[in-house]
Amino acid sequence: MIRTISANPNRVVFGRCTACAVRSLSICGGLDQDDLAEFERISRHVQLAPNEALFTAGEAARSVHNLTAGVARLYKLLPDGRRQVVGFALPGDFLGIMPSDRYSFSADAIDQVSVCRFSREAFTQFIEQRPHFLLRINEFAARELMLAQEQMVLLGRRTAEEKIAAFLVGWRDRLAHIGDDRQTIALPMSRQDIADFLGLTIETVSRTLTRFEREKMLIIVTGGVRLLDPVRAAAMAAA
Amino acid sequence: MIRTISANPNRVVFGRCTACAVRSLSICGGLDQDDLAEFERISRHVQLAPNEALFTAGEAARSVHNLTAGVARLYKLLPDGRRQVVGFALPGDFLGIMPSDRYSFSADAIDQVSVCRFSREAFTQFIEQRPHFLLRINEFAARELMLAQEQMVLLGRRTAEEKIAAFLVGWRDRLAHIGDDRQTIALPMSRQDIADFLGLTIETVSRTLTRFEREKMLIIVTGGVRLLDPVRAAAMAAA
DNA sequence: CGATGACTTGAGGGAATTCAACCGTCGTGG
DNA sequence: CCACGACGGTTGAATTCCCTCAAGTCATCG
Repeated sequence: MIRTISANPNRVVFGRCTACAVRSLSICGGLDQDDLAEFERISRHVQLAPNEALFTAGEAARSVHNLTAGVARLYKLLPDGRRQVVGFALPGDFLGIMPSDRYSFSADAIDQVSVCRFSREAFTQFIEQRPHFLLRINEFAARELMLAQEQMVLLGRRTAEEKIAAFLVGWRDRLAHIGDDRQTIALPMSRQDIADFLGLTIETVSRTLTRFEREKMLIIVTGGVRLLDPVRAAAMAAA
Repeated sequence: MIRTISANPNRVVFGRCTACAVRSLSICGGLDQDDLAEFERISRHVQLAPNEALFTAGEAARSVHNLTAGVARLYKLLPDGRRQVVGFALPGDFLGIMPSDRYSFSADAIDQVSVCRFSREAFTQFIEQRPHFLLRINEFAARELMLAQEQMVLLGRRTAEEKIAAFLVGWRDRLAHIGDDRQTIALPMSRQDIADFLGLTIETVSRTLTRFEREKMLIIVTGGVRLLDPVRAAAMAAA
C-alpha cells in the first residue's frame, strides 16, 4: 500500500484547483475547466512558515501570488525603520496588482501560509488571452482600492478608539466572508502588526483593548478577542 | 460669417479626442483612430465651476469620468463631518475604478474643471470589447493603488513636517508629469483641503508652511509655493 | 525552571489639536 | 471711492491625546 491516491503526481497536481476551497472567492473563481487546468499548469504551490517572506519591497517582481491558506502582512518601511502595514491578506486574496516591475511593498507570512505562485510572464500571458479574467482582476483591484481609501479615512481622521473598533469589526467581517464566523475573532497578527496597521503604538493598542475589556465590549482571549457588544463596536467603527 | 468651423457639430465633436492635450497621459492614450472615434461618440464633455460636484459618495454611480482640465478633490466624509481627502485628480486622471454601483467617495471641482463623462453601461460595453484597453485601465488601477499605499504610510507613520514636505514634492512631480514644471508649485486647493489630505488641521498646515518659509526652504506666494531648497524638501519627504 | 518574547501597565512628556483672536484680500454696495 | 463683510489664512495660548520611556506580567519552550 505504498502507492496512495495522493502519491500519484497527476492526480494531485491537476486536481488542486478544482478542489480548492477558496476558489470561488479568488480571482480564479470565474475560470472554466480548461482555463483552470492551464492556470494550474503555470502555477506552483508554495508553503511558508510563520514570518517567512513572500517577497520584499524593492525586489524585482518576478512572481504574483494567490493566497490559499493563512494570513500575510503587507507592509512598507521607512528608511529609519518606521513601518506601515498596508493590509492583511487572507485566503482568496490576490497579490499581484503592481504598476511596476518591482514590488512596492513587502509581504510575509504571519502564520502557516499557502500560496499559488505564478511567474509574472506566464501570468501576464494568461490574462492577456482571457478578457473575462482580466475583468475579474479589475474588480479585485477596484475593491482593493476602495479598501485603501477607507483605510486612509481611518488613518487620517479617526481616534485610537475608533481605529481599534473599526479594525475589529472589519476583520471580523472579512473572516466571516471566507467562512470563518466563529464567536471569537481570530487575531493571528501581533499587537505590533495591528499598531502598524492603524498608525498607533503597541502600547495604545494594548491599552485600548484592555479598556474595551473593562467596559465589557469584548473579552481578550489567546489568539483573538470575543466581541460581547458588536453593536457598540460597530457604532464606534462607523462614527 | 455666421457659420464658423467650430459651429459645425461634426467637425467639433469628432475632432475633440484627437486634439486632446492630455490623451497620451490618459486611459484613452492607447486607442487607435476607430476606437477613439467610438470612444468619443459615447462621451459627453462637461465643464464644472469651482466647488461644483462631479458626484457624491453614496449616489448611484451612473457615470465614469476622465479629467481633461483643472483639479478635483476626492474625499470621504464621516457622519460627524470629519473629512478625509483621498486624492487630488489632475488632467489625465480617470475616475471610474469602482467595485460597486455606488460612488464610494465624493468628487468636486477645485478650480474650473473639464471632464469627459461616460454612462457606466456604455463605458463597460466599450471596455469589454477591447481587452487592450482593459489592460490599460488595469495599469491605472494598479498605479492608483500604489499611490494609496504610499499615502497610508504618510498618514500612519509620518510627522506633520514630513507630511507637508512629501505632499509638496509629490504634487510638484505630478504637475511636472502633466507638463507644468514651472518654478512655483501651483496649489489650487485650500489649506483645509491639504490638511484633510494629510490628516492634519488647517492650523498645523499653515504653521508648518510658515516655518518652512522662515527656514528658507520655500516662499509662499498667492496660489502656490516656490521651492527654494528642493533637496532638503525631498530629504524630508523620503526620511 | 530560567530565559525569551509578546503583551500589559504606569508615569511623564510632547507633537499636534483646540480654541480664540487677528490679518489680508477681494468683491460689493452705500 | 472707500467702508465693510466674508472668507481664507495666520498666529498665539492652552489643552489633550497619544507617544515615549520604563518596569512589570504572562505564556511558551528549551
